[in-house]
Amino acid sequence: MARKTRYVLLGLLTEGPISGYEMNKLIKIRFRFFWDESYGQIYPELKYMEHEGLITSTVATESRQKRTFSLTEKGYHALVEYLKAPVEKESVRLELLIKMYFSKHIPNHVTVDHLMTFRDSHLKDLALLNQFQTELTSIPDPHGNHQDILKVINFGIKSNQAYITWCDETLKSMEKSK
Amino acid sequence: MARKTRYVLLGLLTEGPISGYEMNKLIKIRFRFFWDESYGQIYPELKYMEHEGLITSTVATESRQKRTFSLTEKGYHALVEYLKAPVEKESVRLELLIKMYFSKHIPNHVTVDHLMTFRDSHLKDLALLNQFQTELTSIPDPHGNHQDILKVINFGIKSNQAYITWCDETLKSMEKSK
DNA sequence: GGCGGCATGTAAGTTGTTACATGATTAA
DNA sequence: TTAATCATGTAACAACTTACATGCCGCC
Repeated sequence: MARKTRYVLLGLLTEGPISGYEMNKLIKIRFRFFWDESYGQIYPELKYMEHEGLITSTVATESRQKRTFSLTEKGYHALVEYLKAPVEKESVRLELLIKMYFSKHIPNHVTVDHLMTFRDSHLKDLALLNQFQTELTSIPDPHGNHQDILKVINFGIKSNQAYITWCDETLKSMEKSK
Repeated sequence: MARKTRYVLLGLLTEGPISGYEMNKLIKIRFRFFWDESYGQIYPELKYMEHEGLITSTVATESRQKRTFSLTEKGYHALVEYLKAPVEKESVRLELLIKMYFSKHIPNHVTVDHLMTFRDSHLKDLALLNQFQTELTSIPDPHGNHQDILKVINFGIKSNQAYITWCDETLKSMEKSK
C-alpha cells in the first residue's frame, strides 16, 4: 500500500475541513518526530484525490484565495482500508550512525560535535513532547482521540529518551578514551 | 551534502576492495536497522563514482564476471569531507504511528495486530544486535573500528528496547480498556 | 538436471525535495 | 509601510523502488 502521503492527508481531514496550507502546518507540528511532507507532495496529491472523488473542495466566498478540503464517504473508506492494512517496512535513515560507524577516519572532536548536535535536537523534541503530553491531558477532547495521540507521544518520549541516554554514554566513553 | 548512497559505499571500501553485490549484502546486515540501499542505487552510483575517479575497478582474471572496486585517494578524501560535514536532517517514517494516531477509525484488534507485528520485528532486531555485540567483543579487530561499531550497535539496542517497552505498555493499556 | 546463491545491470515508474513565482492579509 | 505570515502552486531535479533480464558456479 504505497502512496502514503494521501492517507496522512485523509487522516487529518477526519477532524474537519482544512486547507493544504493547514495540513502542512499540522504535519510539521504533530508528526514532526516521525513523518514529514512538503508542499510539492501535498498540493498535487490534493488535486489528484479530488479528481478521484476522495475529497471535495470549496473556496471561501469572501474573495479569499483559500481552498478548504473535505472528506467524502469514499475518501473515508479509503483511509480505513489503509489503516487496517499491515504496516509496511518502516524507513529510517540515520546519517549520524553512518558517520559514527566510520568515525575512525575523522578527528574525535568532530564526532563529539555531531553527537552534541544530535543530543540537542532530540532534547528539544523531548521537551516539546512533554509539553504536548501535559497539554493534552488538560484540554477538552472533541474528537475522542487523545488517548491515541498520547500513545504516539509516548513513543516519541521513550525513543528520544533512549537517544539522549545513548548520547550521554557515548560522549562519556569518548571523553575517557581521549 | 546530498548523495548519501555514495558515502556509504566509499565507507565500506575503506576496509578493502569488494564488489557491488557484496556491498549490498554488507549494508543489509550491518546497517539493517538504520539504513538501506538497493541495487538500483548501488550499481549506477558505482559506475558514476568510477567515472569521477573516486574508485577504480578490476575484473578478476579467472573469467569470472565479478567486478571488484577499490578506493582511490580522491575517493577517500571525498569520504572524509562528508564525514566531517554536519549531519543533515534525519529522515524517519514510522507508518505504525500514523495508524496509531488515527486508530479510533479501526477496530481495536487490528491496532493490536499492528503493535504485535512491530514488537516481533524489533525483538528480532534486538536479538541480532545482542549477538553482534557479543561477537564483536570476542573476535580480532583488524580495522581497529570495533569500538565505533559497538557504539552504533548500542544505539540500536537502546532504541529497540525503548520500542519494545512502549509496545508492552501500550498493549497492556489497550487490554485494560477493551 | 535443477536449485540456491553469486553476480551485474537497467527501465520504468514513483516519490520526494528545492527553489521559484505569485499574491493576499494582518499587525506593528 | 513594511515585515511576517497566510496561501497556492509548479518545474526541475534528485532519489528510490520494483521488476525484470541475464548468466555463472557449485553441489546434491
